[in-house]
Formats: sequence, C-alpha cells, structure tokens
Amino acid sequence: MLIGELSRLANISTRMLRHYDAIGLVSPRQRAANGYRDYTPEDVRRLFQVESLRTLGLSLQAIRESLADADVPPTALVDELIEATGARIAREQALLTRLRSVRESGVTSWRDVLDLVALLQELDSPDPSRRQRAALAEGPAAPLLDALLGEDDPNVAGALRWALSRAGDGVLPPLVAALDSPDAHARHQAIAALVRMPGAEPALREALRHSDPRVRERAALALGDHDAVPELVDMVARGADDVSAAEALGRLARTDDLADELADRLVARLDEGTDAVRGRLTQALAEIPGPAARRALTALVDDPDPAVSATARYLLARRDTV
Amino acid sequence: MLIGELSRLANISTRMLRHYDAIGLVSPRQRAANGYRDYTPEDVRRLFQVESLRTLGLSLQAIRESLADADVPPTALVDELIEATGARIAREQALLTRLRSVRESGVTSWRDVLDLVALLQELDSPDPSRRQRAALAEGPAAPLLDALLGEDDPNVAGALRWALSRAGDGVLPPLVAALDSPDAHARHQAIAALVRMPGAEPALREALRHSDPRVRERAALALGDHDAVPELVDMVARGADDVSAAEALGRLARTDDLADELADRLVARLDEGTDAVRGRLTQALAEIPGPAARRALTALVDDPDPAVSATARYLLARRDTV
DNA sequence: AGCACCTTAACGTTGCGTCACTGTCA
DNA sequence: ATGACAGTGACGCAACGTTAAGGTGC
Repeated sequence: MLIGELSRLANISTRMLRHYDAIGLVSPRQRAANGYRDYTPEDVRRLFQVESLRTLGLSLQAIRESLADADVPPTALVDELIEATGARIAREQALLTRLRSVRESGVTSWRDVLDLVALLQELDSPDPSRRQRAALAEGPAAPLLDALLGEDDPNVAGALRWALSRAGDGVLPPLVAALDSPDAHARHQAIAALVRMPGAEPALREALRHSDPRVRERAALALGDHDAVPELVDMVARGADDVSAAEALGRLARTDDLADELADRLVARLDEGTDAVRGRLTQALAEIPGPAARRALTALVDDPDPAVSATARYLLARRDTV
Repeated sequence: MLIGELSRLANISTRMLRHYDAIGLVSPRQRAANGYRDYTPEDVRRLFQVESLRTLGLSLQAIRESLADADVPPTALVDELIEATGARIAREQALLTRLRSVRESGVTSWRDVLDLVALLQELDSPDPSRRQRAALAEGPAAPLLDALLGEDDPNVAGALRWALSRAGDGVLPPLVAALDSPDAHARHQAIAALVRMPGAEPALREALRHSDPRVRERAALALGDHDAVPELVDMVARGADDVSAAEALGRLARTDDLADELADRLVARLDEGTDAVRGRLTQALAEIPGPAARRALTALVDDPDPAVSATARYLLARRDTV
C-alpha cells in the first residue's frame, strides 16, 4: 500500500507518516523498486496501534518505547499521564474562571483588564492579609464570589462575604448555583454568604430541600420560620448544631404561637433511637413553652436513660421556679 | 536595573527577559556603557503588565498587539480565549476518563491496553451500530458506564444498561455517584440504569430525596413501595408521568392494603391548584379501591370544573359496573 | 586571579504544516 | 505532455532551557 492510500485510510497526513518513518515509529518493511514506501498489512496494524496509544496522550517517543519492549508495564506511565492531565485540567479551570471574571466584569479597555487582573492576582495571593485587602478594595463581584468559594481563611471569607453582601442582588443567581457545586467547601461558603445576602429568602427556602445537610442546616437557622421547622427538628435529632436549632424552635414557638405543634413534632422523634437523641430532644423541649412541652418533659422523667431522666427533672424544676 | 536583578524580582528567567527584548515585547530603554541591559522603572512596569496578561493565557504576540494599540477592545480576544480554553478542558476531560478506564481495568500489558483502547474507540464511535456492538462485546464495566452517561441513542443506551446490569455490583457505587453529575443527561441515564441493577434498592431509596425530580420519579416508579408514596403522589399532582405513578399507587393500594391512606393523600392535594391538577388526581383516585376513594370521587362530581366533574361521574359509573 | 555577572549566538524540544525541487507513472 | 502521485530536505511555529564562547567589574 502506498503512502497516499494509507493516509486516506488512516486519516493521517503523509507528512506524519513520513515522520513516523523517520523516527522509526512506523517504518514500511519494503520499498518498491521506484523507492516508494510500500506499507504491508503488518505495517498498517502497527500504525493503528500507534494511533490507539496516541489517543491516550502518549508522546511518540513513549509509544515507540512501549511497543518496543512489551515487558515495561503500562501502569506507571498511565498513572503519570493521569496526574499530568489532572494538573493541566486544574490549571485550565483556573484560567477559565479568570477569563470569565474578565468577561463578566465588562471591561472595555486593556487598561481596565490590567487593573482587574492585578486584583485577581491579589485575591489569589498566598498571603491572607493581601487577600483580605483585595476583598475590601472595590471591584466587580464575580471574582469575589470565585475567591470566596475557594477561601480557607475564615477572616478573609468574612471580608469576602461582607463585600458580596453589598454588591447588589446580581450575585444571588451565581451564589445559588454554587450551592450545587461538586466541591463541598464551595457549597458551604456559598450558603454562609447566602444567609447574609439581602433578598435571599426565596433561595434559602429552596435550600431547605438541598441534598447537602450543612446547606439545609444553615438555611433553616437563617430562616427560622415555619418552613424551617422540619429541618430544625431533624437537626436536634441528628445533633447537628442542635443547640442553635433548639433556640430557633424556641423563638418560633414564642413569636408564632406554635408551641404545641413544635412540642408534638419533637415528641414524635423520641422513639427514634439512642439515648443521645432523646437527650437532645429533651433539651430542645426545654426551649418550648406551653402545656404540651411540659407534659412531654414530665413523661421523660421516667425515661430509661438516667441522664435523660435527670435532665428532664432539672428542666421541669427550673420551669416551675421561673 | 540589570537583567539578573530584574529576573529575581519578577521571577522570570534571564533567558525570557532577553527573549522579550528580542521580540520587542519588553525592551530596556537604555544600555549601560558596557552594553548591559539597563531596565528603567518604566520597563519594569511594562514587564509586570506583560506578566499580568500572560496569566490570562494570551500569547506573547497577542500581548504585544494588545499593549501596542489600546483601541482594540479586549472582549473579542477574551471570548476567543474562553472558547479555546473550554474546548481544551473538554478534550482533557475526555482524555482523563479514558486514562482512568485504562487504570481501573487493571491491565498489565500494552497488548491489553491496545485491546481496551480499541474498545473505547468503538464506544466513542459516531456510528450507533458500532457503539451497540461494542457495548455487547465483553469487557470491563467502567468504560461502559462512562459511555452510558453520554449516550444519546436509546437503543445503544439500552444495550449499555443490559451490559452493566450483568457486570456485578461493583458498578453500583459509580452509578450512584453519577446521580450527582452536573450533567442532567448523565443523571437520567444513571437512574435509568440503576433501576435495572440488582441490589440497587437502598440506592433507589436514597434517590427518592434527590434534588433532580426526574431522578426521584424513576426511583419512585421502580420502588413502588410505601417509601415511594409521597413522590408518586407528587408526580400525579405535577403531571410528571402521572399515569404510571397512579398505576403504581393502585398496585400498592391493592397489595399492601393501603387504599384508604393513599386516597387520603391524594385528596389532601386536591385544594392545591389548577383544574388540571384536580383532573389528574381524579384519574389517580380511580386506581384506588375502597370506600375513601369512592367518597372522594363522589365529592368530585360537584367539582366546579366540568371536565373534572364528568370524569368523576364516569369513573364512579365504571366502578359500579365492575 | 577569581568570581559573579553580563553579552550574543545557536541548537534542541514537540508535532506537525508548508515549502521547494525532483522523480515516477498512466 | 500533463497531472496525480511519490521522494528528500529544510524552514517555521511557541516558549522556552541549555550550552558555548567571550567581555566586564570588583
């Protein structure tokens, strides 16, 4: 088979086929009398093997070595390629968020681009105090959000939240979108910022049904209204920020006149599990005024767990003195 | 400032500084008497501008042009860069999943790698019939899953699901993980495969609380048991596969003796919304035996919407004849 | 005299595209 | 003779690293 035919067959330029020959990667076994390269079926198979390995991102040199001695195992090289590819992707992702920041900032001159990039660099600085300063400088909101999602330092994150909260409600949609980030840390930073944003109430109500419990918890604590009740009760049972959840339920019971409903909901979880769960529910019942909670506490005095029983007794006594 | 000092200051190799000079990107304004490059503060600023733009992925040539005439707006170039970067990321992602397939298949020789890559190429083929054939050939499960998540052709997807379902329960964890994919199509392929997998019941029960309604729906229909009831009722109300959901509720009512509870749940949604919602709930009530559903249908005969009323009348009449 | 610094110039890298110039065959 | 092939050889690309051979200044 001549080089042109093979080129069309394999969709490789003749230039590359000659190159493969030159570097000894795929050399036709024979030459015709006129000096033309004559590829045998064997050579064609070899070429397709080479192309297969190229789809894995191997260099031509690595392919030659791999096909040369079959006893070098592919695992090490594959692991290396995976790592390198992952690193490249990470770099490209960072680049992409930068570029998007620039586009969304809507700058029109290269001067502005330079200023913005300088800001972005400060926000990416390894020095927290520089990041903090950059957060508090004025600028477009998009990079602030990106920076927040990856921020580890609590002080800097606080500054970024503050800056975002005064950036207007244009940041609400991307902030809500960040709740579904695959990165847990980003989700938690997003909800922490969202609870401080004006106008976020509908989004928080949505977030009550989020699959990430930490997101639900922050939303429930921030809302603190009737919609949040199921999650707040669940938090008490789970022991996730249960003290705050119990306080929120207590406030709700007093302000919205929901004491008996809330007490019933807490009581409904009592038969659920361990002593620890009943202990937390008992503490939460203490925050609820009204007869239903009192009855529940009275019943808990007979709880099999001595700690629960003692707590209930103490809380009842305190109730009577107040 | 001499070149070495600037190199340390800006963390750029002297080689690159000379290169910038050679291509006219950053040329020191002066030379010292001995011919040494002497960078002025102005030159240093220029250098930092260049480095800023490099962080956006601009080529040296593009930087030179951008800094040369300030009247070419950055938007077009930035958009171009965004697109190119996105394309590169997509390519790298595809490469990465390929590499991971190879690693997870645990092949030990380049021969096996070649066979596997050939299979992967078939699974990526633009020709559906080739993909179908590749799906039915035997091979490791991981690439089948990756192929399924991106598959558009329903026949090929069916073949892939069949192949996956006989691949053992090692595919369950990645399949469950795919339910949280940011790509909606991937999530739906994942749940469609999951409902056919042996041993997937716990995962399906989890999926009932998924944020994607289509995932919840498939899981609820596949489970068809008491846990699925809230979602099934919701599906009837929403009009999402409501006929199947109603049938599932009907089966459940007959087999698990839940007729009156299910009827009550459907009735509870009646005051919710539009005529269409009440119409679907009416149809669903027809699937439920027992007195509660009958009472509800009787009441619906007086529904303000004539279509709902007529349907209820018809269904009641049919009930009496059977 | 030694050492740190500077200069220009050139070659190698990777995976090709694109010339130029020449030869072969139906 | 024409036109479609084939051959070799070489340059260019982008962003550098490296090396060689030599000059400058303390």
